Amino acid sequence: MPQLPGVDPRRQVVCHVDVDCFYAACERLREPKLRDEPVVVGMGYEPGADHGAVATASYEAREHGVESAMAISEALKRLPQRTDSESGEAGTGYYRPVDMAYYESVSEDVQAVLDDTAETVRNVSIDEAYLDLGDLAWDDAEAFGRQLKADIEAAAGVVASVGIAPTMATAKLASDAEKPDGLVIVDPDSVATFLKPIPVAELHGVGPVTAAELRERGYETAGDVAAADETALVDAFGERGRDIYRQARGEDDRVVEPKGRPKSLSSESAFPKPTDDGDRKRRKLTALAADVTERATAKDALYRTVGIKVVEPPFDVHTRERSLSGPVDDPKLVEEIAVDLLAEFDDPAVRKLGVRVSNLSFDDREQATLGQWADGTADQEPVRLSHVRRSGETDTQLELSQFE
DNA sequence: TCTGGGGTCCTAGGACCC
DNA sequence: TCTGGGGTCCTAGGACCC
Repeated sequence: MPQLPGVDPRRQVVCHVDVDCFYAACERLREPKLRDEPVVVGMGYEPGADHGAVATASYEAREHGVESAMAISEALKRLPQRTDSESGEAGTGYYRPVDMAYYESVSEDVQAVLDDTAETVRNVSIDEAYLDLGDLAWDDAEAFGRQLKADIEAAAGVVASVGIAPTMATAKLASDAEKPDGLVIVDPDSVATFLKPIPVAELHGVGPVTAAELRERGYETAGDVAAADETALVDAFGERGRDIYRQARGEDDRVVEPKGRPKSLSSESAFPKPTDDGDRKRRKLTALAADVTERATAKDALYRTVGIKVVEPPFDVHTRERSLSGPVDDPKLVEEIAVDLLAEFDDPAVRKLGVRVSNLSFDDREQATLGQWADGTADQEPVRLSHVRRSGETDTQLELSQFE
């Protein structure tokens, strides 16, 4: 059946949910005195210190010029820390370190509502998800959105912004449009009108570099991009240029589906101050390797590639990686390779180090049972992965003991 | 005023194979 | 000895997202 290019025959109804200032909202949940006050949640931040960066700033904190990703030291200049003795003092705010375990628990409450609401949910991050609303009538979309927001607030105690639109990309822009506490419905007939005035920098996949280049070429808004020549954008920006063009026109044939397996796992950490001490570098790298392999093991992940990341001041990022001939779960080997790759960076001062495993494969029962159960051999011969190497073994076989 | 940590995808060159 | 063209894998870097 012939199709017009860019026209999606599946008329989707997509909902994008985004919890407002999620980390700050969580902190307020367990510490009600933070309500309506400026709150800054810092990563790598410790109370009393000034290192780290802003993970989330509440809207009250943003009014003082505190922004996401800003150095805590800078944030403290714009918004001094409030001590309890001076509670309520104007121009000061509360600083809290990131507490992922707690945020995960709040996220699970939100998640439960989403799972009850839609059959297909794609979690993008701890505070963001897409829902496939099937064939919901556009006339019912607003009531649906209101109910969903109310359910989330009742179950989790946080406020979410919601956007409902015919595509994932437009739904995301819709949830952004009236943050915080937003609810924006963009039905198929109003997509073009909705997108037209949106500044290019707000498009998904357009960061500072691309935004500046787009503006240099005279594209200020999604409307400008939508009216552009597609090939010109592809020539200038590669395949991303095509994505931006399509997004600006409301064309997006992605379908909401649950998130798949991770493709890589990494762990990184910064030094309080850059160091050229080789022993310190190796010690940190060893700890990072242990952390990342522990997480891989917990997820039943095997990896075939081991890499490191080295950040030299001011902010020069270097990566090195090495691939093995087959997938392994071997913490000692990861440590050896990581330390070996680091040798090249023995001399220079280093701000930050990271370890990454990639080329992942998974030996969980889901994958293995497919064939097993299909031919009725599930509880007979255990699966043998002769190419797998576990720590403590050399290169021999492994019996998957997870099988019942 | 120099900035955290965990990810994804794309690009480009080189090696290697047919 | 020099020569095409296509494909895949590996590695390093860059841009971006939350």
